[in-house]
Formats: sequence, C-alpha cells, structure tokens
Amino acid sequence: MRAIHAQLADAKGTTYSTTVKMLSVMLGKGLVKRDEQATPHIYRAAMTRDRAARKLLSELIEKVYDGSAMSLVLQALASSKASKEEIEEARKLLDEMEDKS
Amino acid sequence: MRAIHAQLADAKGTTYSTTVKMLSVMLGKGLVKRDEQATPHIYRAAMTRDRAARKLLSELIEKVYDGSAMSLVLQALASSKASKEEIEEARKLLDEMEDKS
DNA sequence: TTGTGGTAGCGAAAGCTTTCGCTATAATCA
DNA sequence: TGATTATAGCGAAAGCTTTCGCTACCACAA
Repeated sequence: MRAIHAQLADAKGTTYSTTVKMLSVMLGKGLVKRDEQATPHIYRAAMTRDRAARKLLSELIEKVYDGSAMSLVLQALASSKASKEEIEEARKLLDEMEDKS
Repeated sequence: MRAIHAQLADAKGTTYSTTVKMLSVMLGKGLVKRDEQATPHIYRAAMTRDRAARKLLSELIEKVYDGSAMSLVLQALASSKASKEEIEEARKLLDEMEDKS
C-alpha cells in the first residue's frame, strides 16, 4: 500500500485516501487481487504485465487494423529503428510462420 | 449528420440529439471539423484513419512496450497468421532497415 | 490502559462523459 | 404563404471516475 501510494502521490499528488479508494474500486473490477491476511493488505495485479500487453495489442489489432496483425506489423516496422539482432529475430519468426502455412 | 446518426443509433440506439451533442463535443475537442456553410452541416474527421492508427500504435509502443517498436512487432508476429505475400513484404522491410543501419 | 501513528473504509463532493427533452431555426412542400 | 418536417443547439439529468474528509480500527510504546 505504502509503496503504491508513494508512486501515485508522486505522479499525481493525491492523498492516501485516494490510493485506498482507487485500489478498492480496482478490486471490485477484478483488476487487482489482495491478501487480507497480511497487514498492511498486500495488493497484486490480477494480470501479468505481459498478458495485459497482449490484450491491449490484440484489441488494437481488432479495432484499428481490422483484425490483421500483419498490417499492424508492417506499419510498426516502417517506423521503427531496430538492431541487427532484433531484425534477425524477426526473420526467424517469419520463417517459422512460412513453414507452418 | 444523418448518416452519422444512422450508424450511432444503429450501434447504440441513441437519439438524434445525442448524435448532435456528441459531434459538438468532439468539435470542441478538435476531433472533427465541420462545414457550416452547407445544410445539413458536414462533419469530417480531423485526422485521417491512417494517422489516427499510427498515433494509437505509437502510444501503445510508448506506454506498454517501453518505446521499443520491435518488441511489439515480435509479439504481434508470434500470434499472427499471415499470407506468403505479407511475409514477403515484411522481409523486404527488414532488409531495407538493415541496409540503413 | 491510554495515546499515537499507520491502515482501511464509507459516503459524498467534484469532474468528466453520455444521453435526452425541449426549443428554435431552416428547408420543403402543398 | 402556412404547415410540416429536418436540423441544430442549450441546458440539465444520469452515470461514470476520481478525489478527499472523516471515522474506525489496530498495533505498539509510554
């Protein structure tokens, strides 16, 4: 709690009450879980960062790129600077995809 | 207006008043532009679909993928089904990027 | 036991967005 | 022109999210 509040307060200058309420609302929505045994209560994200990222990504693909992941990829590639290693990794993925299809 | 309203009403079952208000709020926020000469007024998106898509994409990259377009690309590739043509196109982009770096 | 500091919660205020009723104005038609 | 229909706008209600004041509780020190 303290740690969470410290960050929120730092970013937005809000009070401790706000942090508590925010978390209880998020708990109600199932966005976080908490361990009530411990004092202070321990809050944890209900979803891993990775899963949340994937969810946002697939929503963007669905809503904005008409469900075509590839057109998002092309767009992103067109405006990205990547290292040789990353480019190589992407090639490998493309190869694997071609094999499967 | 009519056309816009038809879609909104269809999707959400809202009234004409709601459509008008929605557009005027969006106008205030600069999301749409309008031609007041014509009757009925003609509303146009202030941003092309393409530009809006790029904006959302770069926001996602910034907020969720720590500014690394490539890590988003890898993620998206890993969960996408693409045609040979698309894969080929992606390879070309990768080649170009490698040349430039 | 009583006071003090950290923790939790409730209820409501403040601030958005969304929705609509009602009114006014413009256009169309008989 | 007068009546009828389409168009635009205003102001407020309804419904969220965000924020906080105040209260209650709990643990520990004096």
